[in-house]
Amino acid sequence: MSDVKEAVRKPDAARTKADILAVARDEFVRHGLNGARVDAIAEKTRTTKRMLYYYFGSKEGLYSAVLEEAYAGIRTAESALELDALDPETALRRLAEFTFEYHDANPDFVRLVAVENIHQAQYLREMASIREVNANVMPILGGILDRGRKAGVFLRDCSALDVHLMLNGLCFHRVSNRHTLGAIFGIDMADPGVKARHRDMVVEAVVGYLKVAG
Amino acid sequence: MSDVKEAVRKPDAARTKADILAVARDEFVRHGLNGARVDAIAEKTRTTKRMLYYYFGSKEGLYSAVLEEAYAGIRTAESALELDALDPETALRRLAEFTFEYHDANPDFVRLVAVENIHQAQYLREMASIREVNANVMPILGGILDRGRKAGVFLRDCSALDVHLMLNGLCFHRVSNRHTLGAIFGIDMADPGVKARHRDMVVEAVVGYLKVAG
DNA sequence: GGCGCTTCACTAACCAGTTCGGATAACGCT
DNA sequence: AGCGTTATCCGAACTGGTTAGTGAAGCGCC
Repeated sequence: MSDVKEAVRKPDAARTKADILAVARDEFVRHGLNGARVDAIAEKTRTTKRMLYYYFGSKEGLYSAVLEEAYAGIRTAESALELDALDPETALRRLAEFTFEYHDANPDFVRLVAVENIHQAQYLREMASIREVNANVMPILGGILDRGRKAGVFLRDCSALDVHLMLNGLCFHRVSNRHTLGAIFGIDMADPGVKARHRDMVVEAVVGYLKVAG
Repeated sequence: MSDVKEAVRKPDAARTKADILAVARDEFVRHGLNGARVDAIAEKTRTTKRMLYYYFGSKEGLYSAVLEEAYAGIRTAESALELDALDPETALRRLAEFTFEYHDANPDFVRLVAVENIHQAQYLREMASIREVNANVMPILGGILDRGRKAGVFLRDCSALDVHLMLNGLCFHRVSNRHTLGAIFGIDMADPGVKARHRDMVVEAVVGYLKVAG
């Protein structure tokens, strides 16, 4: 657990852990929790299966670590946004654009969340650190909405959580469901034109929704 | 394959099949494709594992049958809507409400689609019948949009497919991700108040998006 | 010497799919 | 109509490959 000490002693430990995590993420993303094979993960690592158990205890422990890291990634990126200095509408646009781009650029994260939902979020619930994801974004969005309402820009009466859900729903779905949507409608979400169109649609839908009264 | 003949011979065959499908759907929904246990399915059925293989060939064959049935369900419900007689805005509202309610009332369907996406839609792609889902909804929505634009009600220039994606994204996400969202934000999507609020939000967002120029 | 780290061979459980056995109803033939 | 044949339907025990997880010994740095 003491990363600093281990890093001083030997960088191998931290690097081995990171290596295992990266490979494991790929495997869990590809096959889900049950479909993922511990042996397959171990093979692609520069170490052995025993090490995997040494560091993470079990397949589920490894999965939890991967999930935690994935959530930490989006939390970190969101925190770096600094939207308070912007006027409310621009801030909301930025947040919407960021959310869209993050989901589009990180299908692995989307996949892991989808996998976790298959398992009724039972591993996420055990992770205390996850509440911080909440503690970070919601007040930021809440602040933007408050400022917008006071300035008369946002006329819609709507909670920050609901706006967050709307935005995430739009951004998440086109990534999480891109395979079935591709199979049924023949649409390719990776196409730059499609992506740009959707980005615009998502931003306009969210901003437009808030700007009118309800 | 000759259902009629079998039904005449013995109604048990059709009933056994339906029984297996229902139990299998539950198991696949709960545990995903890889997590589902054929023995567990067989146990909950009034027949045995052998029959399961007799009728569906393999675990994957059974899964495909379950998936096909699930898609057939929403296709049938959509077809019964008869939106052509309504004015464009009302028709769109009805479609949005229906989509919301269907997803909310059928989390099993949502779950199966999520599972199928974990598997990159590889089973869906094999199913020829699935294209009909497309052939049904898209022209209906396209017609509504055309009529609305001609009537000057819808000022937004946007493809029927994109509107469909927007609507489905909003409806799908709150069901597919309800567990992680519940764990992180403590929100309960099943709560009637929350549901009504979201229903209204989804309808207003979609209709509102189309009514303004872009 | 002790502690963190690494290796490899091992196992106990699990699980998709099968084998074989038997029943019943429809069908073809004389 | 009667009789054998065949296709369809059902049940229980079995199997062979797979897979998560482990035991125990060795290495190298403080």
